[in-house]
Amino acid sequence: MASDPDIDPRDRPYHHGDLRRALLDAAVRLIAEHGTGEISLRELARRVGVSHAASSHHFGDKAGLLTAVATEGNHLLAAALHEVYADTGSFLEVGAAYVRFAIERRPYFTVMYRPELHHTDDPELTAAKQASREMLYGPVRQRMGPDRDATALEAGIAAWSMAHGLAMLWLDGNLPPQLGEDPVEIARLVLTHVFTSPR
Amino acid sequence: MASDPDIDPRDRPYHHGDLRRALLDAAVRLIAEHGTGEISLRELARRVGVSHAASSHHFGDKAGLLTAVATEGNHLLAAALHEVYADTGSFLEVGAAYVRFAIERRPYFTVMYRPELHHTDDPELTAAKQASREMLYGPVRQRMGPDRDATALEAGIAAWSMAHGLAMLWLDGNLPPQLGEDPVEIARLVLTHVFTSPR
DNA sequence: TGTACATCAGTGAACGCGCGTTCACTGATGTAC
DNA sequence: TGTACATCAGTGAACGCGCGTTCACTGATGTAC
Repeated sequence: MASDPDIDPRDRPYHHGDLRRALLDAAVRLIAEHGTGEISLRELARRVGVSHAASSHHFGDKAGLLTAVATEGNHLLAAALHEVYADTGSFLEVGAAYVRFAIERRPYFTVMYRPELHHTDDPELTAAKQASREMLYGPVRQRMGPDRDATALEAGIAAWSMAHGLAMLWLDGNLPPQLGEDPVEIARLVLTHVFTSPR
Repeated sequence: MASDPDIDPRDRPYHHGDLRRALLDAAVRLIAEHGTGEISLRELARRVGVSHAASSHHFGDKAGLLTAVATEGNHLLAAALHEVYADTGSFLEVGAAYVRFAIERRPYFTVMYRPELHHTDDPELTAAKQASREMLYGPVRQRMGPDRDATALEAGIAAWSMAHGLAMLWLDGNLPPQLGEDPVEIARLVLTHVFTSPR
C-alpha cells in the first residue's frame, strides 16, 4: 500500500521524465488524504516510486515543495475567478467560485492559507498571490470608480472575508445542517447579504 | 532556556497542586510562540518543570490536551461575545469582538478551528462549541423573529463568516496595509457591509 | 558521424533528532474506623 | 488521636518510530567539436 503498485522497478527508467510534476500531483493527493498540509517527504517519494532524496533536486526542501503547491494553487484560483467574472460579470458568482475552489481543490486551498509551511519570501509565490488577489477585489474596485477608493476596497475585503470565512467554516464542518448540503448554493444565499441589507 | 529557571527542583513539591491548569496555561503560551497548534508534550512538560509523562494523568493524550484548550477557548469566546452584546445590543460590535478575540487570544482561536487536533466527539467540547455558536447567531435569529427563520439564519451565518474570514486573513497577514493597523477598527469598517448595501 | 566531457537527475546509506506512549514504580494525600 | 490502607499524582526509563537533510556516488543525457 505504501508504494504505487503500478510501478514495476524494471519499467522505471533512471530518469523520471517529469518528476517535478509527479511530485506536485502526488503531494496534492497526499494532502487530500491527510486533511492538512502535514505530509512527509518520504511518504511522498514512496508514492511516486522514487528515492526520498530526489525531491531536493526540484524543490530544495520541504517548505520549497509546499511553496510550489501554494504558488500553483494561487494561479489556479486566479484563473477560476477570472473565468467566472468574464462570463457573468457578477461579484456574487465570483464569491461562489471562491467557495467552490476551496472545496473542490481543498488541498491547494489548505496549503495556500498556511503561510508557516511556505518560504513566504519566494518571489513566484508572491506574484501568484498578487494575481489571485487582483481577481478577488480588483473588479469591485474598478466598478466602484476611482473616487471612492476606500469604500470600494472595504467592500472588496468584505466580500473576500465572507467567502473565505464561509469556506473555512464549511471545510471544518462548522455550518448548521439546516443550510443544506451544497456549499456553492449556500455561498450564493449567504453572499447575498454582503450586497443587501437584511434589516 | 528549555525549562523554567524559576523552578528550583528542591522547592518543587512532589504534587504540583494544579498541574492541569499549569499545563493548559503553558500550552497556550507555547502555541503563541510557535504560531500553530503543533506543540510537543515533552517541551510543554519541560516548561512546567514536570515529567513528560505527567500530563497523561490529566488529559490522556495529546489530542486530549488540545481538546481542553479548544473547549476553554469556546467558553472564553462565548463569554466575550455575551458581554459585548449585553452592553451594546449591536451585531456589529459582536462581530468586532469576535475579531478581537481571534487576535488577542490567538492561540485559543487557532486551536479551536483545527478540528484535526481534537477529539471531536468530546462532549464538553461539543457543549462549549454550542455555547459560542449560540452567542454568535442566536441574537440575530432572535431579533429577526420566528417567522423568517431561514433568512435570519443566513444573515447570522453571513456575519459570522465575514468576521471569521476577516480574522483569518488578518492573522495570516493577507490584508492590504491601506486598511490600517487596528484590526478591530478594520472589522467595524468591513462588517458594516453585511448590513448596508454598497451599491 | 563519432567521441569526449560537462551537466543533470536520481540513488542509497548514514546522521542525528525529538517525539508520543507505556509501564512498573514511588511519594503524598485523604479517609474509614 | 492514631493507624491502616486505598487512591491519586508524578517519575524516569524504555520502546519503537519516522522523519528531513546531507553526501559521495552513478547512470543518463545532451552538446561542442
